[in-house]
Amino acid sequence: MIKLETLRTFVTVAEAGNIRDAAERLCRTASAVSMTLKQLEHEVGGALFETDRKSSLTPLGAFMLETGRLQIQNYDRMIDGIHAYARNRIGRLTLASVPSVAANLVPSLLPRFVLDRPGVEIELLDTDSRNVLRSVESGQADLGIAGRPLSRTTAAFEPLFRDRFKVICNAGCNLAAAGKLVNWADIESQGLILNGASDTIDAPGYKALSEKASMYVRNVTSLLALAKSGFGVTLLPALAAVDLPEDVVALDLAEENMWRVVGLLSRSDTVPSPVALAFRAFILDEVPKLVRTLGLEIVNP
Amino acid sequence: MIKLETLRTFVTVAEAGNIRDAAERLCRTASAVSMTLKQLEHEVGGALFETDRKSSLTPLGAFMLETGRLQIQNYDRMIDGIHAYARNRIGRLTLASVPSVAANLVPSLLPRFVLDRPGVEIELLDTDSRNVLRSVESGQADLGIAGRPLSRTTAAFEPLFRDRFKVICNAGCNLAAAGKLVNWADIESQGLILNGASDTIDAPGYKALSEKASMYVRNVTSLLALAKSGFGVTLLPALAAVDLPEDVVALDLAEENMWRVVGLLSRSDTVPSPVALAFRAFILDEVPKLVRTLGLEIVNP
DNA sequence: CATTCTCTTCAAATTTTCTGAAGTGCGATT
DNA sequence: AATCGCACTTCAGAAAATTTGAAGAGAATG
Repeated sequence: MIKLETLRTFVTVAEAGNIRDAAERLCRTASAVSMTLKQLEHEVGGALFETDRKSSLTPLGAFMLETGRLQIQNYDRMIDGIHAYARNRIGRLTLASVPSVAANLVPSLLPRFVLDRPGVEIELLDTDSRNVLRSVESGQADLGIAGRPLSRTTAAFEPLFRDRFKVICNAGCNLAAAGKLVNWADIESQGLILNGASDTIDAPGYKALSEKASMYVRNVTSLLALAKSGFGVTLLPALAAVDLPEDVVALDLAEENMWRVVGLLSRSDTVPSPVALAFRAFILDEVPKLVRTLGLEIVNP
Repeated sequence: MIKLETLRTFVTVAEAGNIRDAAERLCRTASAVSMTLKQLEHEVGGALFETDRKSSLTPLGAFMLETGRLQIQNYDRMIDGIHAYARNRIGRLTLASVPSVAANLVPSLLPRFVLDRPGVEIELLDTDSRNVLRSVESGQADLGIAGRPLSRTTAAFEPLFRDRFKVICNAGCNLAAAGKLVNWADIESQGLILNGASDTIDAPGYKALSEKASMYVRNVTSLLALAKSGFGVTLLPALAAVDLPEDVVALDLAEENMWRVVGLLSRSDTVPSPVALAFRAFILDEVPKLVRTLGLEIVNP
């Protein structure tokens, strides 16, 4: 069997035009190169050079140089590719994230990650926590950023930060005018609109309230429009309430410990791709820093 | 440096799904395969299989399988190509031949040579001896079939057979009517037309005659038409005179030893391509046989 | 014609790869 | 929960392969 390294030796000699220079390039002695060549000629069953001065090729040698050079280029490219992939310099990453994080944190993180990884492609899916979890479990997404799953799951959850829930309501409503902390009774009086983010709340007072709610709105824009119209109030994490439209305000809750814990979701039963692994490390490192710099009511768990 | 054989081992294991079967296919022990894999993982810097049961791949492993398999296929195809070339199963051969041989001998030889060499392409150039020699010397043709060169040349000449010269003339001319052997004076009386084949004649009587000739016709068809018209007579080897048009006859010469020695021309300063080498051997073997079976005045030299 | 250069050859040394035996550990069996 | 079987790993020694350095042969150069 003709080895690739043998071929590489031959190509180097053919290109150098003599054994001495080729040997130097290959970091071998001339005798090693000579023997390799001899064996190669024996294996193919024909001379590769016209004379034992390796300056001119036989037709067989020319044919071998042509095809062999191509093959070696090809091979080296492939090995580079494998290394690049292994060192997460190339590859594809699908990240599922809840909209608040996708809109407010991810944009300032991604560019830095992609900057020195020109070969990495990233797809960003933004949906609510439930779908983020589903995407990660099914393997559709490599990683997810979402609230802590309520049910048992095969996915691993690594907390990143916690985000206090706010009451979102029309600027002209009673609660806003009163200027005090909002309690469950206040909310009940206004009517509660459920949303994707409030799914993860398991405070008993809220649970009771949510049973009576008749409205579930997934899209944040629609949700805010509804609140603005005075149809009711809703609970959103502070991070999801940074860009409120005019006449919509975020009020503080009387209830303590109304947090959404946001974290990284990943499959625990599968070895992640190198890019996913690198991105996970990146996120775990950068998000707390970023969260600290933002002036929001965001506190590390 | 990752070796191709290492990659081959990995691909075999990935395809077999376990080391034991892969080891068998590779004619190695399981331990050898295990060690190779371990080293490969060390070299790429990541796990290739999910667990140490080699049934499921990591993303890196899957990537490597995909690209590696392709690479190996490619490599094996190339090696096959080199062997095929070396064993003259593929390649290109340009053969230059004088028209008489190209028309009367080559057609019955080529098919047999090409039959079990589906990858071989052959180009046939037919011109006069002088041009055949020039083609071979310049490397335009790999081999030539022509009369023995008169001048010193870098090409090697290997005689194949000899072919007696005949006098070609109008069926109604004096010489044909006389029914006797033709001598130089007879030819002089009719007028001599020179041609590509008669170039190689160096008999003194003919030399003197050719000095006086005013006509040189390269194309055989034109030559015969000219002879038919009664313009003059010409000398052609018997093999070139097998399909004479009506009213043109071939007469015997009085002069003995009027032979054209036809042989194989090849460059002596260059290593021939494997196909050329094979074709040379084929020709040297087959032409004498073929010549013997033909009832013409063709005698081995 | 001597000199210089390159390539080849050879045996010894080194490196790499392989083997067989003895574990290790996971998953199935009971 | 303990045991068993199977697949893989580890290890040291053996075998194979490659490499080296020295010596020598054959061409080119001046």
